Amino acid sequence: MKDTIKDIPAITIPIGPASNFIRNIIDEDNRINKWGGRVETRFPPEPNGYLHIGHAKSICLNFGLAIEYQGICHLRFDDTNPEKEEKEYVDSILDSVRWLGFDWGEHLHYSSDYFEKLYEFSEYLISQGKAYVDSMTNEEIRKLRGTLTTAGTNSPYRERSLAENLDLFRRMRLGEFADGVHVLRAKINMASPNINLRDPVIYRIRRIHHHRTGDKWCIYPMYDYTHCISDALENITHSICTLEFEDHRPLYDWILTQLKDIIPCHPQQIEFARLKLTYAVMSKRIMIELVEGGFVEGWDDPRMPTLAGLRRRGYTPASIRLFAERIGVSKADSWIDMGVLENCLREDLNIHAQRRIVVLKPLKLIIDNYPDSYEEECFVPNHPQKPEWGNRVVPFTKTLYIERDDFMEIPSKGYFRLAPGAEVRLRYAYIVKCIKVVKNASGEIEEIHCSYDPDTKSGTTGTKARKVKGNIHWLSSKHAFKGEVRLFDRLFSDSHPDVSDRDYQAHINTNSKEIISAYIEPALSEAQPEEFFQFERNGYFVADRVDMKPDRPVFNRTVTLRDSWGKGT
RNA sequence: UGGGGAGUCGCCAAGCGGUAAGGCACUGGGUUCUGAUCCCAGCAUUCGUAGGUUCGAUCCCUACCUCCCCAGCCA
Repeated sequence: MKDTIKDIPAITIPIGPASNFIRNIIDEDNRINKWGGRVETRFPPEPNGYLHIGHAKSICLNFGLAIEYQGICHLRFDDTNPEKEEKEYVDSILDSVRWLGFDWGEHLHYSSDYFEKLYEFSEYLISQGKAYVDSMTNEEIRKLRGTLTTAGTNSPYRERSLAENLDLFRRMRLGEFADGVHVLRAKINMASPNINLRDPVIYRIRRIHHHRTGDKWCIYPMYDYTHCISDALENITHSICTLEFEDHRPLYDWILTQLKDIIPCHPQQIEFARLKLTYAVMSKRIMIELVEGGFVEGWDDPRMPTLAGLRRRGYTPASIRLFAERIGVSKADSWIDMGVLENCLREDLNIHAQRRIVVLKPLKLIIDNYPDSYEEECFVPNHPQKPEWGNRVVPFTKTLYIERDDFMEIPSKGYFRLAPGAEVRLRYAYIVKCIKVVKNASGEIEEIHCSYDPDTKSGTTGTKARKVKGNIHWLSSKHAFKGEVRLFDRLFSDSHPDVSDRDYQAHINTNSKEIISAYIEPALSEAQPEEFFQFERNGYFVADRVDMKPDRPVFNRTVTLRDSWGKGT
């Protein structure tokens, strides 16, 4: 029942997926035969960091649409800024996309694959009088750009001759100029109310080693120039990106319009609202600070919203895909409650996780009227709704461990677990009654004593004769193994740790990780890394994919069970 | 004060002139040897506000309000 990377179930598109504005656009395009029925999307990460749950929304959208419309989705690394990009990141991104369950087939691309063409197209633009070499400094360019409310001013270099522009640009490529001395700019309109159209820089000189092209280039194209051309070269039909690129769309279209005689394809850019999740941060800057500041133990810390972190936490690819489908796609800025993600997880895990018994915070329970050295077998189903998954045997003896939370000396109203004089069923075994509480010198409860009713064993005819409401889990003290369990909780205690001027560090949940030594069923020590279980009445847990070892079992709490009484978090 | 977007139930989100889908959450009931799961039922006379057009408006028009994004040789 494991859901490892080698055992990824086929991606299924829910029957009658909710309509959204992007599906509507595609349906309309298909209706008017705009692309001949073709749907080709792409997921274009910059390899400068780890993927997070926000990227997952985009991945599921782009790959999901391709699957739904029997199209193709490319994975393209937007690697035009060697200053920040590294191969380590491309590897982790490849791994995460694959883990999520998507297959780019032959369609793995890099913007850097197009550097030569991109260069040729710029010479073409120059020859058409649509681009020029500017020799102002960074600061001068910024000053002449104007402001949000005032127009920009033309650069004194804007009217250079074609020949001079071409010569300068070729020499830029040859490395004749120092970094920053010249840039290539598109010649559009310095007075445009859209700042992106005020002669945007499309090439800069940067002597930096590129993770794929090495030192072949000392000039690198900018995003706006590169992205639309890469899309067009790959015959993308629908170029889906986030809202902040909305006012870059006129530039996207301008560039492809200038190039229409040499690149016939002109994809449609469509923008959607990026994911914002409560109790989480999606900012790369903050994630770096969390890692480097030691607030978490790395990019794959189970509390991180990175896909690597979610994976280690125990999130399944299917749960993340379900989440992406459930939250929908629109252009409205919105916050998704963390609870939605957690419930998608529970939904998937409830169906797929085998049940096991683990006592997290033990309290000794002794059955006074049970024979001293007697042992008997209890048959425990691996899944309550799936008898076909079979049962396993759990030994029962006189001395057990139960959950400390399952006993209250002075029960609060509505509490129906164990208390002095109260009766409760030891799940899959007998009904017991608490007859004595033993405390140590400092008044802490050390053990409790019960009597059991021999006629009530689960599975026997006598079991039906009596009903008790309380039902608690247990483990034989003689047979239980010890295991490390890491109880994770949300990283932030505030629902919006990262809004505008807030100090996210003030909202870090200092109790987001608790490491305990728990009693586990013996078989659990043989769990495989990434194998997940429901620990009955406690939650879903996964064997840590890094630290789990047969002689040192380590489990991460993925998420608690829903609890309408208030035991969980 | 320029430009680009968005405002439909607690949270998402359909709807595209014909009288408010769905999901999640929540509430009530049932099942249950997990206070889990599952099942069943309930849950916007109302669509940011104010006008207007129309037999009829969440959908069209006008004005206003609120929120988000944009002045990297980042993506």
